[in-house]
Amino acid sequence: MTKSYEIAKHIDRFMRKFDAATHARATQIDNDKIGQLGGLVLLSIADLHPVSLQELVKALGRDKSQMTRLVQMLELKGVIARKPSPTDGRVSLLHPTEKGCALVAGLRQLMSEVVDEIVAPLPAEERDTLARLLRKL
Amino acid sequence: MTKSYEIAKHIDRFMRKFDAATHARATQIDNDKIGQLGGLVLLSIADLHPVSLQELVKALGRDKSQMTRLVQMLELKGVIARKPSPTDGRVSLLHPTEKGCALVAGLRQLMSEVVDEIVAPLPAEERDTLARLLRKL
DNA sequence: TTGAATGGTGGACTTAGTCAACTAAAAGTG
DNA sequence: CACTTTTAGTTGACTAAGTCCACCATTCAA
Repeated sequence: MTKSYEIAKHIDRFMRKFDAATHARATQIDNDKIGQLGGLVLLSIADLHPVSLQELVKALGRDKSQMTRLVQMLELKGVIARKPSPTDGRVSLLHPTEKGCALVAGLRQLMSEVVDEIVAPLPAEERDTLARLLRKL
Repeated sequence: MTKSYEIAKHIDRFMRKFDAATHARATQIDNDKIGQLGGLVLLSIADLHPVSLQELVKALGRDKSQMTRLVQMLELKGVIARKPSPTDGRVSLLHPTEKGCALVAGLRQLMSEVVDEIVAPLPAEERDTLARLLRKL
Protein backbone atom coordinates (compact mmCIF):
# COMPACT_ATOMS: atom_id res chain seq x y z
CA MET A 1 0.00 0.00 0.00
CA THR A 2 1.46 3.30 -1.11
CA LYS A 3 1.14 6.12 1.37
CA SER A 4 -1.06 8.49 -0.49
CA TYR A 5 0.92 11.59 0.45
CA GLU A 6 3.88 10.12 -1.36
CA ILE A 7 2.13 11.03 -4.56
CA ALA A 8 2.48 14.65 -3.61
CA LYS A 9 6.22 14.31 -3.51
CA HIS A 10 6.33 12.54 -6.82
CA ILE A 11 4.32 15.30 -8.38
CA ASP A 12 6.55 17.92 -6.89
CA ARG A 13 9.66 16.26 -8.23
CA PHE A 14 8.05 15.80 -11.59
CA MET A 15 7.23 19.47 -11.79
CA ARG A 16 10.70 20.53 -10.75
CA LYS A 17 12.17 18.34 -13.42
CA PHE A 18 9.88 19.87 -15.94
CA ASP A 19 10.67 23.42 -14.87
CA ALA A 20 14.38 22.75 -14.95
CA ALA A 21 14.22 21.22 -18.41
CA THR A 22 12.19 24.05 -19.92
CA HIS A 23 14.23 26.69 -18.18
CA ALA A 24 17.44 25.17 -19.52
CA ARG A 25 16.29 25.36 -23.12
CA ALA A 26 14.16 28.45 -22.99
CA THR A 27 17.07 30.85 -22.97
CA GLN A 28 17.79 29.97 -26.59
CA ILE A 29 14.36 30.91 -27.80
CA ASP A 30 13.03 33.42 -25.29
CA ASN A 31 14.72 36.48 -26.74
CA ASP A 32 12.12 38.81 -25.33
CA LYS A 33 12.36 37.38 -21.85
CA ILE A 34 8.68 36.68 -21.51
CA GLY A 35 9.55 34.02 -18.97
CA GLN A 36 8.16 30.64 -18.07
CA LEU A 37 4.71 31.79 -17.16
CA GLY A 38 4.60 34.32 -19.92
CA GLY A 39 5.22 31.50 -22.35
CA LEU A 40 2.41 29.47 -20.90
CA VAL A 41 0.03 32.40 -21.16
CA LEU A 42 1.10 33.07 -24.72
CA LEU A 43 0.49 29.44 -25.64
CA SER A 44 -2.96 29.59 -24.10
CA ILE A 45 -3.79 32.77 -25.97
CA ALA A 46 -2.65 31.15 -29.19
CA ASP A 47 -4.87 28.16 -28.50
CA LEU A 48 -7.96 30.03 -27.39
CA HIS A 49 -7.89 33.32 -29.23
CA PRO A 50 -9.82 35.48 -29.30
CA VAL A 51 -9.86 35.17 -25.55
CA SER A 52 -10.62 37.44 -22.62
CA LEU A 53 -8.44 37.91 -19.60
CA GLN A 54 -11.05 36.27 -17.45
CA GLU A 55 -11.04 33.16 -19.58
CA LEU A 56 -7.30 32.95 -19.26
CA VAL A 57 -7.63 33.23 -15.50
CA LYS A 58 -9.94 30.24 -15.52
CA ALA A 59 -7.88 28.25 -17.99
CA LEU A 60 -4.64 28.70 -16.10
CA GLY A 61 -5.95 29.03 -12.56
CA ARG A 62 -3.97 32.14 -11.75
CA ASP A 63 -5.00 35.30 -9.96
CA LYS A 64 -6.60 37.91 -12.16
CA SER A 65 -4.25 40.67 -11.09
CA GLN A 66 -1.33 38.47 -11.95
CA MET A 67 -2.90 37.78 -15.31
CA THR A 68 -3.41 41.48 -15.93
CA ARG A 69 0.28 42.08 -15.49
CA LEU A 70 1.35 39.10 -17.55
CA VAL A 71 -0.86 40.21 -20.41
CA GLN A 72 0.43 43.77 -20.16
CA MET A 73 3.96 42.44 -20.35
CA LEU A 74 3.18 40.30 -23.39
CA GLU A 75 1.52 43.23 -25.07
CA LEU A 76 4.50 45.44 -24.32
CA LYS A 77 6.84 42.92 -25.90
CA GLY A 78 4.63 42.88 -28.94
CA VAL A 79 3.74 39.20 -28.99
CA ILE A 80 0.04 39.71 -28.38
CA ALA A 81 -2.47 42.48 -29.05
CA ARG A 82 -5.92 43.25 -27.76
CA LYS A 83 -9.02 44.66 -29.35
CA PRO A 84 -12.18 45.69 -27.57
CA SER A 85 -14.97 43.17 -27.48
CA PRO A 86 -17.85 44.25 -29.71
CA THR A 87 -20.43 42.84 -27.32
CA ASP A 88 -19.04 43.78 -23.90
CA GLY A 89 -17.45 47.11 -23.18
CA ARG A 90 -15.44 45.77 -20.27
CA VAL A 91 -13.50 43.06 -21.96
CA SER A 92 -10.75 43.20 -24.52
CA LEU A 93 -10.07 40.15 -26.60
CA LEU A 94 -6.51 38.92 -26.85
CA HIS A 95 -4.78 37.42 -29.84
CA PRO A 96 -1.19 36.73 -30.80
CA THR A 97 0.61 39.03 -33.23
CA GLU A 98 2.67 37.70 -36.11
CA LYS A 99 5.72 37.94 -33.96
CA GLY A 100 3.81 36.10 -31.26
CA CYS A 101 2.83 33.32 -33.63
CA ALA A 102 6.43 32.73 -34.58
CA LEU A 103 7.34 32.48 -30.92
CA VAL A 104 4.44 30.14 -30.28
CA ALA A 105 5.71 27.75 -32.90
CA GLY A 106 9.05 27.65 -31.19
CA LEU A 107 7.52 27.21 -27.77
CA ARG A 108 5.34 24.34 -28.88
CA GLN A 109 8.35 22.64 -30.32
CA LEU A 110 10.31 23.20 -27.11
CA MET A 111 7.50 21.99 -24.90
CA SER A 112 7.07 18.88 -26.96
CA GLU A 113 10.73 18.10 -26.74
CA VAL A 114 10.81 18.55 -23.00
CA VAL A 115 7.73 16.45 -22.44
CA ASP A 116 9.04 13.73 -24.69
CA GLU A 117 12.35 13.77 -22.92
CA ILE A 118 10.88 13.55 -19.44
CA VAL A 119 8.37 10.95 -20.41
CA ALA A 120 10.99 8.98 -22.31
CA PRO A 121 11.47 6.30 -19.64
CA LEU A 122 7.89 5.22 -20.21
CA PRO A 123 6.96 3.00 -23.13
CA ALA A 124 4.63 4.62 -25.65
CA GLU A 125 1.61 2.87 -24.28
CA GLU A 126 2.10 4.11 -20.74
CA ARG A 127 2.81 7.57 -22.07
CA ASP A 128 -0.64 7.65 -23.61
CA THR A 129 -2.12 6.37 -20.39
CA LEU A 130 -0.47 9.16 -18.44
CA ALA A 131 -1.75 11.78 -20.85
CA ARG A 132 -5.23 10.31 -20.65
CA LEU A 133 -5.23 10.27 -16.85
CA LEU A 134 -4.01 13.83 -16.61
CA ARG A 135 -6.67 14.94 -19.01
CA LYS A 136 -9.28 13.35 -16.81
CA LEU A 137 -8.34 15.37 -13.74
CA MET B 1 -2.71 12.10 -31.85
CA THR B 2 -2.36 14.28 -28.78
CA LYS B 3 -0.14 17.29 -29.24
CA SER B 4 2.58 16.51 -26.83
CA TYR B 5 2.84 20.01 -25.45
CA GLU B 6 -0.74 19.72 -24.26
CA ILE B 7 0.57 17.50 -21.53
CA ALA B 8 2.48 20.45 -20.16
CA LYS B 9 -0.75 22.35 -19.72
CA HIS B 10 -2.45 19.45 -18.04
CA ILE B 11 0.41 19.15 -15.62
CA ASP B 12 0.32 22.83 -14.89
CA ARG B 13 -3.40 22.76 -14.15
CA PHE B 14 -2.98 19.70 -12.04
CA MET B 15 -0.32 21.38 -9.95
CA ARG B 16 -2.35 24.53 -9.52
CA LYS B 17 -5.27 22.49 -8.33
CA PHE B 18 -3.05 20.73 -5.88
CA ASP B 19 -1.54 23.94 -4.57
CA ALA B 20 -4.91 25.55 -4.17
CA ALA B 21 -6.30 22.57 -2.29
CA THR B 22 -3.40 22.31 0.12
CA HIS B 23 -3.25 26.04 0.63
CA ALA B 24 -6.93 26.12 1.45
CA ARG B 25 -6.62 23.57 4.22
CA ALA B 26 -3.15 24.36 5.45
CA THR B 27 -4.19 27.45 7.37
CA GLN B 28 -5.95 25.27 9.91
CA ILE B 29 -2.90 23.26 10.76
CA ASP B 30 0.05 25.48 9.91
CA ASN B 31 0.09 27.48 13.14
CA ASP B 32 3.74 28.30 12.81
CA LYS B 33 3.43 29.51 9.25
CA ILE B 34 6.10 27.25 7.87
CA GLY B 35 4.44 27.55 4.51
CA GLN B 36 3.88 25.23 1.58
CA LEU B 37 7.49 24.53 0.84
CA GLY B 38 8.43 24.45 4.49
CA GLY B 39 5.89 21.70 4.95
CA LEU B 40 7.35 19.73 2.10
CA VAL B 41 10.83 20.06 3.50
CA LEU B 42 9.66 19.05 6.95
CA LEU B 43 7.97 15.97 5.51
CA SER B 44 11.15 15.03 3.70
CA ILE B 45 13.21 15.46 6.83
CA ALA B 46 10.78 13.29 8.72
CA ASP B 47 11.05 10.63 6.04
CA LEU B 48 14.79 10.69 5.62
CA HIS B 49 16.20 11.72 8.98
CA PRO B 50 18.93 11.92 9.89
CA VAL B 51 19.52 13.82 6.71
CA SER B 52 21.95 16.44 5.49
CA LEU B 53 21.03 19.63 3.74
CA GLN B 54 22.65 18.38 0.59
CA GLU B 55 20.52 15.28 0.54
CA LEU B 56 17.44 17.42 0.88
CA VAL B 57 18.59 19.50 -2.04
CA LYS B 58 18.80 16.38 -4.15
CA ALA B 59 15.56 14.92 -2.89
CA LEU B 60 13.54 18.06 -3.56
CA GLY B 61 15.46 19.53 -6.46
CA ARG B 62 15.74 23.01 -4.99
CA ASP B 63 18.67 25.33 -4.86
CA LYS B 64 20.99 24.83 -1.90
CA SER B 65 20.78 28.44 -0.81
CA GLN B 66 17.03 28.21 -0.76
CA MET B 67 17.29 25.04 1.28
CA THR B 68 19.64 26.68 3.75
CA ARG B 69 17.08 29.34 4.46
CA LEU B 70 14.16 26.95 4.63
CA VAL B 71 16.02 24.80 7.13
CA GLN B 72 16.98 27.84 9.17
CA MET B 73 13.35 28.86 9.28
CA LEU B 74 12.20 25.39 10.35
CA GLU B 75 14.85 25.35 13.03
CA LEU B 76 13.80 28.76 14.25
CA LYS B 77 10.21 27.62 14.55
CA GLY B 78 11.40 24.65 16.55
CA VAL B 79 10.08 21.86 14.33
CA ILE B 80 13.48 20.50 13.41
CA ALA B 81 16.91 20.45 15.03
CA ARG B 82 20.38 19.75 13.79
CA LYS B 83 23.35 18.01 15.26
CA PRO B 84 26.84 17.88 13.79
CA SER B 85 27.71 14.81 11.79
CA PRO B 86 30.19 12.63 13.68
CA THR B 87 31.96 11.64 10.48
CA ASP B 88 32.00 14.89 8.52
CA GLY B 89 32.73 18.21 10.12
CA ARG B 90 30.97 20.14 7.38
CA VAL B 91 27.53 18.64 7.58
CA SER B 92 24.88 18.84 10.22
CA LEU B 93 22.24 16.18 10.31
CA LEU B 94 18.64 17.25 10.50
CA HIS B 95 15.84 15.60 12.38
CA PRO B 96 12.35 16.63 13.46
CA THR B 97 11.70 17.67 17.05
CA GLU B 98 8.74 16.35 19.00
CA LYS B 99 6.81 19.39 17.99
CA GLY B 100 7.86 18.72 14.43
CA CYS B 101 6.68 15.13 14.56
CA ALA B 102 3.25 16.22 15.68
CA LEU B 103 3.07 18.63 12.79
CA VAL B 104 4.25 15.97 10.38
CA ALA B 105 1.41 13.70 11.38
CA GLY B 106 -1.04 16.46 10.59
CA LEU B 107 0.62 17.27 7.30
CA ARG B 108 0.61 13.68 6.15
CA GLN B 109 -3.06 13.48 6.91
CA LEU B 110 -3.72 16.69 5.04
CA MET B 111 -1.67 15.65 2.03
CA SER B 112 -3.43 12.35 1.81
CA GLU B 113 -6.81 14.01 1.91
CA VAL B 114 -5.89 16.44 -0.81
CA VAL B 115 -4.45 13.77 -3.05
CA ASP B 116 -7.44 11.55 -2.53
CA GLU B 117 -9.77 14.40 -3.28
CA ILE B 118 -8.03 15.43 -6.48
CA VAL B 119 -7.64 11.91 -7.68
CA ALA B 120 -11.21 11.07 -6.75
CA PRO B 121 -12.59 11.24 -10.31
CA LEU B 122 -10.40 8.28 -11.20
CA PRO B 123 -11.42 4.75 -10.32
CA ALA B 124 -9.14 3.01 -7.84
CA GLU B 125 -7.36 1.05 -10.51
CA GLU B 126 -6.40 4.10 -12.55
CA ARG B 127 -5.34 5.86 -9.38
CA ASP B 128 -2.78 3.14 -8.78
CA THR B 129 -1.66 3.38 -12.36
CA LEU B 130 -1.09 7.10 -12.01
CA ALA B 131 0.92 6.63 -8.84
CA ARG B 132 2.99 3.96 -10.52
CA LEU B 133 3.70 6.08 -13.58
CA LEU B 134 4.70 9.07 -11.50
CA ARG B 135 7.02 6.93 -9.47
CA LYS B 136 8.69 5.75 -12.65
CA LEU B 137 9.61 9.24 -13.77
C1' DT C 1 -33.09 52.65 -11.82
C1' DT C 2 -30.65 51.29 -8.34
C1' DG C 3 -27.92 47.76 -6.51
C1' DA C 4 -25.39 43.55 -7.19
C1' DA C 5 -22.29 40.99 -10.12
C1' DT C 6 -18.58 40.84 -13.50
C1' DG C 7 -14.15 42.18 -16.06
C1' DG C 8 -10.24 44.42 -15.41
C1' DT C 9 -6.45 47.41 -13.12
C1' DG C 10 -3.16 48.87 -9.55
C1' DG C 11 -0.66 48.75 -4.98
C1' DA C 12 1.62 46.38 -1.56
C1' DC C 13 3.19 42.43 0.11
C1' DT C 14 4.94 37.34 0.85
C1' DT C 15 6.88 33.30 -0.96
C1' DA C 16 9.84 30.95 -4.52
C1' DG C 17 13.68 30.60 -7.25
C1' DT C 18 18.30 32.01 -9.15
C1' DC C 19 23.09 33.33 -9.30
C1' DA C 20 27.50 34.48 -7.59
C1' DA C 21 30.73 35.02 -3.97
C1' DC C 22 32.52 33.10 0.00
C1' DT C 23 34.07 29.93 4.28
C1' DA C 24 35.48 25.65 6.04
C1' DA C 25 36.09 20.92 6.07
C1' DA C 26 37.09 16.68 3.20
C1' DA C 27 39.47 14.13 -0.28
C1' DG C 28 42.74 13.35 -3.89
C1' DT C 29 47.46 13.74 -5.74
C1' DG C 30 52.20 14.32 -6.18
C1' DC D 1 53.47 15.89 3.88
C1' DA D 2 51.85 20.23 1.18
C1' DC D 3 49.09 21.24 -2.64
C1' DT D 4 44.91 21.59 -5.26
C1' DT D 5 40.24 20.31 -5.98
C1' DT D 6 35.60 18.97 -4.24
C1' DT D 7 32.03 19.23 -1.39
C1' DA D 8 28.75 21.17 2.34
C1' DG D 9 26.87 25.04 3.76
C1' DT D 10 26.02 30.08 4.22
C1' DT D 11 25.04 34.84 2.70
C1' DG D 12 23.67 38.83 -0.40
C1' DA D 13 21.22 40.56 -4.00
C1' DC D 14 18.11 39.96 -7.19
C1' DT D 15 13.99 38.34 -10.37
C1' DA D 16 9.71 35.74 -10.87
C1' DA D 17 5.50 34.05 -8.95
C1' DG D 18 1.58 34.33 -6.09
C1' DT D 19 -1.78 36.62 -2.84
C1' DC D 20 -4.93 40.02 -0.98
C1' DC D 21 -7.39 44.04 -1.11
C1' DA D 22 -9.28 48.25 -2.78
C1' DC D 23 -10.81 50.33 -6.70
C1' DC D 24 -13.20 51.69 -11.42
C1' DA D 25 -16.38 50.77 -15.35
C1' DT D 26 -19.69 48.12 -17.51
C1' DT D 27 -23.47 45.06 -17.51
C1' DC D 28 -27.23 42.54 -15.61
C1' DA D 29 -31.21 41.72 -12.82
C1' DA D 30 -34.81 42.87 -9.44
